[in-house]
Amino acid sequence: MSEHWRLTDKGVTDSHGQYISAIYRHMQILISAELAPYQIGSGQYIFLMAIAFQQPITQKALSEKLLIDKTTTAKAIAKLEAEGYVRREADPADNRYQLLYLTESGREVVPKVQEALGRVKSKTRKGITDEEYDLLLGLLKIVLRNLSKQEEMLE
Amino acid sequence: MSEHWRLTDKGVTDSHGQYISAIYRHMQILISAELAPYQIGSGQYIFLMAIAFQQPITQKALSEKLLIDKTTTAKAIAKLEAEGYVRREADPADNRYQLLYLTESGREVVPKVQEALGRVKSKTRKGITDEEYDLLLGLLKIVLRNLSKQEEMLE
DNA sequence: TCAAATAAGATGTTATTGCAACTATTATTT
DNA sequence: AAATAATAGTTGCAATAACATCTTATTTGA
Repeated sequence: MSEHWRLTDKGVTDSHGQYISAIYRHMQILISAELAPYQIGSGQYIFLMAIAFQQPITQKALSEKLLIDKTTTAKAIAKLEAEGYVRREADPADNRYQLLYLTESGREVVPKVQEALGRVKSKTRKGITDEEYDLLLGLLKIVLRNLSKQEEMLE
Repeated sequence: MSEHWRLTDKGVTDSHGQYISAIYRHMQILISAELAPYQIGSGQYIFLMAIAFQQPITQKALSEKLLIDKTTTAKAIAKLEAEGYVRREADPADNRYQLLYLTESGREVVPKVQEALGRVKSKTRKGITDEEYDLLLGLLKIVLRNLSKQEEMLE
């Protein structure tokens, strides 16, 4: 009874947070290794893929879509631009916006990045059925929504 | 057909990686805010809790248990020691090992950290039943195991 | 119309994290 | 027993990411 601070295993390890962070860190390492040949880091590929999906797009829109801070977005885009994968163009209608496009080089690298991400995805979801995977995504989506809501409440 | 690089929404957004990283980043923010009063950052609390669970423990054991690089562990422990929550003691049987103990201050803060983590956990798993949560943990566990195996293969 | 407010981005700083390379200590091999 | 291996931990460096603050451009309101 005097050991009120002693913890059960449940309390320490069995919460999604621990798994999420371990998975995140390990995936970062895997993805970095996969994309190293293209000089694309784990902090940039999401932006490259999002631009490939919707072109042109602004940094603001990217930040909101990916739920990433706008300063992080700015720096990631700067790297992608420095590598020659992305091109910036001021929006003629509103000069505050930078419209982002893939360059020729960017269009060439996107399928390779997509394949690399596919490899990582299939490695990591081995042993999980399609039904289970859908379920996993659904639950992760709920967790993420809870977190985003939390953020709105703070504003 | 010339647009072989154009992506479907599935390909870009519907993979666990995106959710994992977004959840990870947002949880880091939430936890940092919750633990700010105790001068404990999002990079330290896991170690504090793991030491509370098993005392004494070495940095090596912490790194393996938490799947975190030993240099990260070293730095986190250094911070916890600087804040006065953790005490280091060379293992008399093998001076390479540092045995880690909670200090009095550490024992006092652990329940508060636990409560804070509990708050974060219940906020983020809102709308998820116990059965679904168990399922989520199970699936995350599989993903993490796949990633750890990947690591072993590289050795 | 012109000042104030708002919006998009950029920059500087800080925290978390991992790799490479290093020190110190213990174990192994010859 | 001395030389070599292996192990635990530390340090320096670089990448990711967020917050605070600043700049520039647009919109709003008086």
